[in-house]
Amino acid sequence: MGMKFQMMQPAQITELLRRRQITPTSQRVKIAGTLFAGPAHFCAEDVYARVNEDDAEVSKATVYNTLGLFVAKGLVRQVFVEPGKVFYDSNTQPHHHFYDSGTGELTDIDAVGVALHELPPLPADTELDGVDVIVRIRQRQSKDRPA
Amino acid sequence: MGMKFQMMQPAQITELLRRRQITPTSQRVKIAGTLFAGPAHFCAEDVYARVNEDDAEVSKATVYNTLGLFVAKGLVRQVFVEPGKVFYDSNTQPHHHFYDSGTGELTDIDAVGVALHELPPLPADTELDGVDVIVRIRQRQSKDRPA
DNA sequence: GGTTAGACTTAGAACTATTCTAAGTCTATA
DNA sequence: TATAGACTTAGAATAGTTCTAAGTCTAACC
Repeated sequence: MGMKFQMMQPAQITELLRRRQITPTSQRVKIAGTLFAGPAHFCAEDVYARVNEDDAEVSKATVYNTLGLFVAKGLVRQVFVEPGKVFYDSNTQPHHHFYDSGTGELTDIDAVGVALHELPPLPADTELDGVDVIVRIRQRQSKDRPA
Repeated sequence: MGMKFQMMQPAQITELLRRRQITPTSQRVKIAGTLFAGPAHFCAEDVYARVNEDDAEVSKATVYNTLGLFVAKGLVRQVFVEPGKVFYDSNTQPHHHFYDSGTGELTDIDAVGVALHELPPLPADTELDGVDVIVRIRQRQSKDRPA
Protein backbone atom coordinates (compact mmCIF):
# COMPACT_ATOMS: atom_id res chain seq x y z
CA MET A 1 0.00 0.00 0.00
CA GLY A 2 1.38 3.35 -1.01
CA MET A 3 3.94 1.60 -3.14
CA LYS A 4 1.47 1.48 -5.96
CA PHE A 5 2.06 5.13 -6.72
CA GLN A 6 5.82 5.03 -6.80
CA MET A 7 7.32 4.14 -10.12
CA MET A 8 6.93 0.40 -10.40
CA GLN A 9 9.36 -1.99 -12.03
CA PRO A 10 8.08 -3.94 -15.03
CA ALA A 11 8.51 -7.13 -13.03
CA GLN A 12 6.25 -5.84 -10.28
CA ILE A 13 3.62 -4.83 -12.79
CA THR A 14 3.79 -8.21 -14.46
CA GLU A 15 3.21 -9.81 -11.08
CA LEU A 16 0.28 -7.48 -10.38
CA LEU A 17 -1.36 -8.40 -13.68
CA ARG A 18 -0.82 -12.12 -13.23
CA ARG A 19 -2.40 -11.97 -9.80
CA ARG A 20 -5.54 -10.64 -11.50
CA GLN A 21 -5.46 -13.29 -14.23
CA ILE A 22 -4.37 -10.84 -16.89
CA THR A 23 -1.82 -12.05 -19.44
CA PRO A 24 0.95 -9.45 -19.17
CA THR A 25 1.63 -8.42 -22.73
CA SER A 26 4.06 -5.59 -23.35
CA GLN A 27 1.22 -3.17 -24.11
CA ARG A 28 -0.64 -4.02 -20.95
CA VAL A 29 2.47 -3.64 -18.85
CA LYS A 30 3.14 -0.26 -20.39
CA ILE A 31 -0.42 0.92 -19.80
CA ALA A 32 -0.50 -0.37 -16.23
CA GLY A 33 2.85 1.32 -15.62
CA THR A 34 1.32 4.62 -16.69
CA LEU A 35 -1.84 4.19 -14.64
CA PHE A 36 0.03 3.29 -11.48
CA ALA A 37 2.71 5.92 -11.81
CA GLY A 38 0.11 8.42 -10.50
CA PRO A 39 -1.46 10.96 -10.37
CA ALA A 40 -4.41 8.66 -10.30
CA HIS A 41 -6.85 10.14 -12.83
CA PHE A 42 -6.59 9.73 -16.57
CA CYS A 43 -8.96 9.74 -19.48
CA ALA A 44 -8.31 7.31 -22.32
CA GLU A 45 -6.69 10.02 -24.38
CA ASP A 46 -4.24 10.84 -21.57
CA VAL A 47 -3.23 7.21 -21.32
CA TYR A 48 -2.80 6.97 -25.08
CA ALA A 49 -0.61 10.07 -25.09
CA ARG A 50 1.59 9.00 -22.19
CA VAL A 51 2.08 5.47 -23.37
CA ASN A 52 3.24 6.78 -26.73
CA GLU A 53 5.30 9.71 -25.46
CA ASP A 54 8.47 8.59 -27.18
CA ASP A 55 7.13 6.84 -30.19
CA ALA A 56 3.70 5.49 -31.11
CA GLU A 57 3.82 1.90 -29.95
CA VAL A 58 0.37 1.18 -28.59
CA SER A 59 -2.75 1.69 -30.67
CA LYS A 60 -5.85 3.49 -29.52
CA ALA A 61 -7.91 0.34 -29.82
CA THR A 62 -5.56 -1.44 -27.45
CA VAL A 63 -5.72 1.40 -24.97
CA TYR A 64 -9.52 1.12 -24.91
CA ASN A 65 -9.48 -2.68 -24.83
CA THR A 66 -6.98 -2.70 -22.02
CA LEU A 67 -8.70 -0.07 -19.92
CA GLY A 68 -11.93 -2.02 -20.33
CA LEU A 69 -10.17 -5.20 -19.27
CA PHE A 70 -8.61 -3.54 -16.23
CA VAL A 71 -12.03 -2.23 -15.20
CA ALA A 72 -13.56 -5.68 -15.57
CA LYS A 73 -10.76 -7.18 -13.48
CA GLY A 74 -11.05 -4.53 -10.79
CA LEU A 75 -7.62 -2.97 -11.33
CA VAL A 76 -9.01 0.47 -12.07
CA ARG A 77 -12.34 2.19 -11.70
CA GLN A 78 -14.28 4.38 -14.07
CA VAL A 79 -15.58 7.78 -13.02
CA PHE A 80 -18.27 9.46 -15.12
CA VAL A 81 -18.40 13.20 -14.75
CA GLU A 82 -19.59 14.53 -18.08
CA PRO A 83 -21.00 13.11 -21.26
CA GLY A 84 -18.11 11.92 -23.35
CA LYS A 85 -15.59 12.12 -20.56
CA VAL A 86 -14.64 9.02 -18.62
CA PHE A 87 -11.85 9.04 -16.11
CA TYR A 88 -9.93 5.92 -15.14
CA ASP A 89 -8.92 5.94 -11.51
CA SER A 90 -6.12 3.67 -10.35
CA ASN A 91 -6.97 4.27 -6.70
CA THR A 92 -9.26 1.36 -5.92
CA GLN A 93 -9.67 2.12 -2.23
CA PRO A 94 -13.22 3.27 -1.45
CA HIS A 95 -13.21 7.01 -1.98
CA HIS A 96 -15.13 9.80 -3.63
CA HIS A 97 -14.39 12.80 -5.84
CA PHE A 98 -14.40 16.51 -6.22
CA TYR A 99 -14.98 17.59 -9.80
CA ASP A 100 -14.43 21.10 -11.05
CA SER A 101 -16.22 21.35 -14.39
CA GLY A 102 -14.51 24.64 -15.10
CA THR A 103 -11.00 23.23 -14.95
CA GLY A 104 -11.96 19.62 -15.66
CA GLU A 105 -9.98 18.58 -12.60
CA LEU A 106 -10.91 15.51 -10.60
CA THR A 107 -9.62 15.16 -7.03
CA ASP A 108 -9.94 12.36 -4.52
CA ILE A 109 -11.93 12.64 -1.33
CA ASP A 110 -10.84 10.11 1.26
CA ALA A 111 -13.77 7.87 1.95
CA VAL A 112 -15.37 8.77 5.21
CA GLY A 113 -17.79 5.88 5.06
CA VAL A 114 -20.75 8.20 5.05
CA ALA A 115 -23.23 7.69 2.30
CA LEU A 116 -23.62 3.96 2.63
CA HIS A 117 -24.93 3.97 6.20
CA GLU A 118 -28.18 5.70 5.63
CA LEU A 119 -29.10 4.38 2.23
CA PRO A 120 -32.59 3.01 1.81
CA PRO A 121 -32.87 -0.72 1.10
CA LEU A 122 -31.94 -1.71 -2.43
CA PRO A 123 -34.73 -2.53 -4.86
CA ALA A 124 -35.90 -6.16 -4.79
CA ASP A 125 -33.53 -8.77 -6.26
CA THR A 126 -30.66 -6.36 -6.73
CA GLU A 127 -27.26 -6.16 -5.13
CA LEU A 128 -24.82 -3.36 -4.60
CA ASP A 129 -22.30 -2.73 -7.35
CA GLY A 130 -20.68 0.43 -6.02
CA VAL A 131 -21.41 3.93 -4.82
CA ASP A 132 -20.20 6.97 -6.70
CA VAL A 133 -20.19 10.29 -4.94
CA ILE A 134 -19.19 13.29 -7.01
CA VAL A 135 -19.04 16.68 -5.33
CA ARG A 136 -19.25 19.29 -8.03
CA ILE A 137 -17.39 22.48 -7.28
CA ARG A 138 -16.59 25.66 -9.15
CA GLN A 139 -14.12 28.49 -8.76
CA ARG A 140 -15.51 31.01 -6.31
CA GLN A 141 -16.40 34.42 -7.68
CA SER A 142 -15.05 36.36 -4.75
CA LYS A 143 -16.36 39.92 -4.21
CA ASP A 144 -12.91 40.89 -2.97
CA ARG A 145 -11.01 39.60 -5.95
CA PRO A 146 -13.40 39.97 -8.87
CA ALA A 147 -12.41 37.88 -11.87
CA MET B 1 -45.49 20.20 -4.82
CA GLY B 2 -46.63 16.95 -6.31
CA MET B 3 -48.68 18.79 -8.89
CA LYS B 4 -45.66 18.99 -11.12
CA PHE B 5 -46.04 15.36 -12.07
CA GLN B 6 -49.69 15.39 -12.98
CA MET B 7 -50.43 16.33 -16.56
CA MET B 8 -50.00 20.08 -16.70
CA GLN B 9 -52.04 22.46 -18.81
CA PRO B 10 -50.11 24.46 -21.40
CA ALA B 11 -51.01 27.63 -19.51
CA GLN B 12 -49.40 26.30 -16.36
CA ILE B 13 -46.27 25.35 -18.24
CA THR B 14 -46.09 28.75 -19.86
CA GLU B 15 -46.29 30.29 -16.41
CA LEU B 16 -43.57 27.97 -15.10
CA LEU B 17 -41.24 28.96 -17.93
CA ARG B 18 -41.89 32.67 -17.57
CA ARG B 19 -41.13 32.47 -13.88
CA ARG B 20 -37.68 31.19 -14.86
CA GLN B 21 -37.19 33.89 -17.48
CA ILE B 22 -37.62 31.47 -20.36
CA THR B 23 -39.54 32.70 -23.40
CA PRO B 24 -42.27 30.08 -23.79
CA THR B 25 -42.11 29.09 -27.42
CA SER B 26 -44.34 26.28 -28.62
CA GLN B 27 -41.39 23.87 -28.76
CA ARG B 28 -40.27 24.68 -25.25
CA VAL B 29 -43.79 24.27 -23.89
CA LYS B 30 -44.06 20.91 -25.58
CA ILE B 31 -40.72 19.73 -24.23
CA ALA B 32 -41.46 20.97 -20.73
CA GLY B 33 -44.84 19.25 -20.90
CA THR B 34 -43.09 15.98 -21.65
CA LEU B 35 -40.47 16.39 -18.94
CA PHE B 36 -43.00 17.24 -16.26
CA ALA B 37 -45.51 14.60 -17.22
CA GLY B 38 -43.27 12.11 -15.38
CA PRO B 39 -41.70 9.57 -14.94
CA ALA B 40 -38.86 11.88 -14.17
CA HIS B 41 -35.93 10.45 -16.13
CA PHE B 42 -35.35 10.91 -19.85
CA CYS B 43 -32.41 10.94 -22.15
CA ALA B 44 -32.43 13.43 -25.02
CA GLU B 45 -33.53 10.72 -27.43
CA ASP B 46 -36.54 9.86 -25.24
CA VAL B 47 -37.59 13.48 -25.18
CA TYR B 48 -37.18 13.78 -28.93
CA ALA B 49 -39.30 10.66 -29.48
CA ARG B 50 -42.10 11.68 -27.13
CA VAL B 51 -42.33 15.22 -28.33
CA ASN B 52 -42.70 13.96 -31.89
CA GLU B 53 -44.96 11.00 -31.15
CA ASP B 54 -47.67 12.14 -33.53
CA ASP B 55 -45.68 13.91 -36.14
CA ALA B 56 -42.14 15.31 -36.25
CA GLU B 57 -42.55 18.88 -35.09
CA VAL B 58 -39.50 19.59 -32.99
CA SER B 59 -35.99 19.12 -34.33
CA LYS B 60 -33.24 17.31 -32.54
CA ALA B 61 -31.16 20.48 -32.33
CA THR B 62 -34.00 22.22 -30.53
CA VAL B 63 -34.39 19.35 -28.11
CA TYR B 64 -30.72 19.65 -27.19
CA ASN B 65 -30.78 23.44 -27.07
CA THR B 66 -33.87 23.42 -24.89
CA LEU B 67 -32.63 20.77 -22.50
CA GLY B 68 -29.41 22.74 -22.15
CA LEU B 69 -31.38 25.89 -21.46
CA PHE B 70 -33.56 24.17 -18.88
CA VAL B 71 -30.46 22.88 -17.12
CA ALA B 72 -28.91 26.36 -17.11
CA LYS B 73 -32.12 27.80 -15.67
CA GLY B 74 -32.42 25.11 -13.02
CA LEU B 75 -35.62 23.53 -14.33
CA VAL B 76 -34.07 20.11 -14.79
CA ARG B 77 -30.90 18.41 -13.71
CA GLN B 78 -28.46 16.25 -15.62
CA VAL B 79 -27.40 12.85 -14.34
CA PHE B 80 -24.31 11.19 -15.81
CA VAL B 81 -24.25 7.45 -15.45
CA GLU B 82 -22.32 6.14 -18.44
CA PRO B 83 -20.23 7.60 -21.21
CA GLY B 84 -22.56 8.88 -23.87
CA LYS B 85 -25.65 8.61 -21.73
CA VAL B 86 -27.06 11.69 -20.04
CA PHE B 87 -30.34 11.61 -18.19
CA TYR B 88 -32.44 14.70 -17.64
CA ASP B 89 -34.25 14.64 -14.33
CA SER B 90 -37.25 16.87 -13.79
CA ASN B 91 -37.22 16.26 -10.05
CA THR B 92 -35.19 19.16 -8.74
CA GLN B 93 -35.59 18.37 -5.06
CA PRO B 94 -32.30 17.22 -3.54
CA HIS B 95 -32.16 13.49 -4.10
CA HIS B 96 -29.91 10.72 -5.30
CA HIS B 97 -30.14 7.75 -7.65
CA PHE B 98 -30.02 4.04 -8.04
CA TYR B 99 -28.66 3.01 -11.41
CA ASP B 100 -28.93 -0.50 -12.80
CA SER B 101 -26.44 -0.71 -15.66
CA GLY B 102 -27.94 -4.00 -16.76
CA THR B 103 -31.40 -2.59 -17.40
CA GLY B 104 -30.32 1.03 -17.82
CA GLU B 105 -32.93 2.02 -15.25
CA LEU B 106 -32.46 5.09 -13.07
CA THR B 107 -34.51 5.39 -9.87
CA ASP B 108 -34.77 8.17 -7.33
CA ILE B 109 -33.53 7.87 -3.78
CA ASP B 110 -35.15 10.36 -1.48
CA ALA B 111 -32.46 12.63 -0.15
CA VAL B 112 -31.55 11.70 3.36
CA GLY B 113 -29.20 14.64 3.74
CA VAL B 114 -26.31 12.35 4.45
CA ALA B 115 -23.31 12.89 2.27
CA LEU B 116 -23.00 16.62 2.74
CA HIS B 117 -22.52 16.55 6.51
CA GLU B 118 -19.25 14.77 6.67
CA LEU B 119 -17.58 16.11 3.57
CA PRO B 120 -14.09 17.47 3.96
CA PRO B 121 -13.65 21.20 3.36
CA LEU B 122 -13.76 22.21 -0.28
CA PRO B 123 -10.50 23.04 -2.04
CA ALA B 124 -9.37 26.65 -1.67
CA ASP B 125 -11.34 29.28 -3.60
CA THR B 126 -14.05 26.90 -4.72
CA GLU B 127 -17.71 26.71 -3.89
CA LEU B 128 -20.23 23.89 -3.94
CA ASP B 129 -22.08 23.32 -7.18
CA GLY B 130 -23.96 20.13 -6.28
CA VAL B 131 -23.50 16.61 -5.00
CA ASP B 132 -24.29 13.60 -7.13
CA VAL B 133 -24.68 10.26 -5.45
CA ILE B 134 -25.19 7.27 -7.72
CA VAL B 135 -25.69 3.88 -6.15
CA ARG B 136 -24.88 1.29 -8.77
CA ILE B 137 -26.85 -1.91 -8.47
CA ARG B 138 -27.21 -5.08 -10.48
CA GLN B 139 -29.71 -7.91 -10.69
CA ARG B 140 -28.89 -10.45 -8.00
CA GLN B 141 -27.70 -13.87 -9.16
CA SER B 142 -29.64 -15.82 -6.57
CA LYS B 143 -28.46 -19.34 -5.72
CA ASP B 144 -32.10 -20.36 -5.29
CA ARG B 145 -33.24 -19.12 -8.64
CA PRO B 146 -30.23 -19.50 -10.94
CA ALA B 147 -30.45 -17.37 -14.05
C1' DG C 1 14.06 -25.54 -28.62
C1' DG C 2 10.06 -25.78 -32.31
C1' DT C 3 4.74 -25.84 -33.20
C1' DT C 4 0.52 -24.20 -32.93
C1' DA C 5 -4.24 -22.70 -31.33
C1' DG C 6 -6.04 -19.13 -29.51
C1' DA C 7 -5.46 -14.74 -27.51
C1' DC C 8 -3.86 -10.10 -28.52
C1' DT C 9 -2.95 -5.98 -31.32
C1' DT C 10 -3.55 -3.05 -35.13
C1' DA C 11 -5.19 0.65 -38.62
C1' DG C 12 -8.85 2.39 -40.08
C1' DA C 13 -13.84 2.30 -40.77
C1' DA C 14 -18.09 2.74 -38.37
C1' DC C 15 -21.00 4.37 -34.91
C1' DT C 16 -23.46 7.30 -31.39
C1' DA C 17 -24.46 11.17 -28.88
C1' DT C 18 -23.94 15.78 -29.20
C1' DT C 19 -22.72 20.41 -31.10
C1' DC C 20 -22.23 23.55 -34.83
C1' DT C 21 -23.61 26.27 -38.98
C1' DA C 22 -26.05 29.21 -41.69
C1' DA C 23 -30.42 30.25 -43.30
C1' DG C 24 -35.17 30.86 -42.42
C1' DT C 25 -39.09 31.83 -38.91
C1' DC C 26 -41.25 33.61 -34.95
C1' DT C 27 -41.82 36.63 -30.77
C1' DA C 28 -42.54 40.56 -28.38
C1' DT C 29 -42.19 45.26 -28.26
C1' DA C 30 -43.06 49.69 -30.07
C1' DT D 1 -47.81 46.24 -38.34
C1' DA D 2 -42.89 46.68 -38.48
C1' DT D 3 -38.73 45.09 -36.80
C1' DA D 4 -34.60 43.49 -34.16
C1' DG D 5 -33.22 39.91 -32.11
C1' DA D 6 -34.22 35.49 -30.36
C1' DC D 7 -35.46 30.93 -31.81
C1' DT D 8 -35.69 26.81 -34.80
C1' DT D 9 -34.23 23.98 -38.43
C1' DA D 10 -31.81 20.30 -41.53
C1' DG D 11 -27.87 18.64 -42.18
C1' DA D 12 -22.84 18.73 -41.64
C1' DA D 13 -19.29 18.28 -38.32
C1' DT D 14 -17.11 16.60 -34.24
C1' DA D 15 -15.46 13.68 -30.31
C1' DG D 16 -15.14 9.71 -28.00
C1' DT D 17 -15.61 5.05 -28.38
C1' DT D 18 -16.39 0.46 -30.54
C1' DC D 19 -16.05 -2.63 -34.36
C1' DT D 20 -13.74 -5.34 -38.14
C1' DA D 21 -10.71 -8.20 -40.32
C1' DA D 22 -6.08 -9.24 -40.86
C1' DG D 23 -1.65 -9.87 -38.89
C1' DT D 24 1.29 -10.93 -34.58
C1' DC D 25 2.45 -12.80 -30.22
C1' DT D 26 2.00 -15.92 -26.09
C1' DA D 27 2.16 -19.90 -23.69
C1' DA D 28 1.30 -24.78 -23.54
C1' DC D 29 2.74 -28.77 -25.58
C1' DC D 30 5.80 -31.79 -27.82
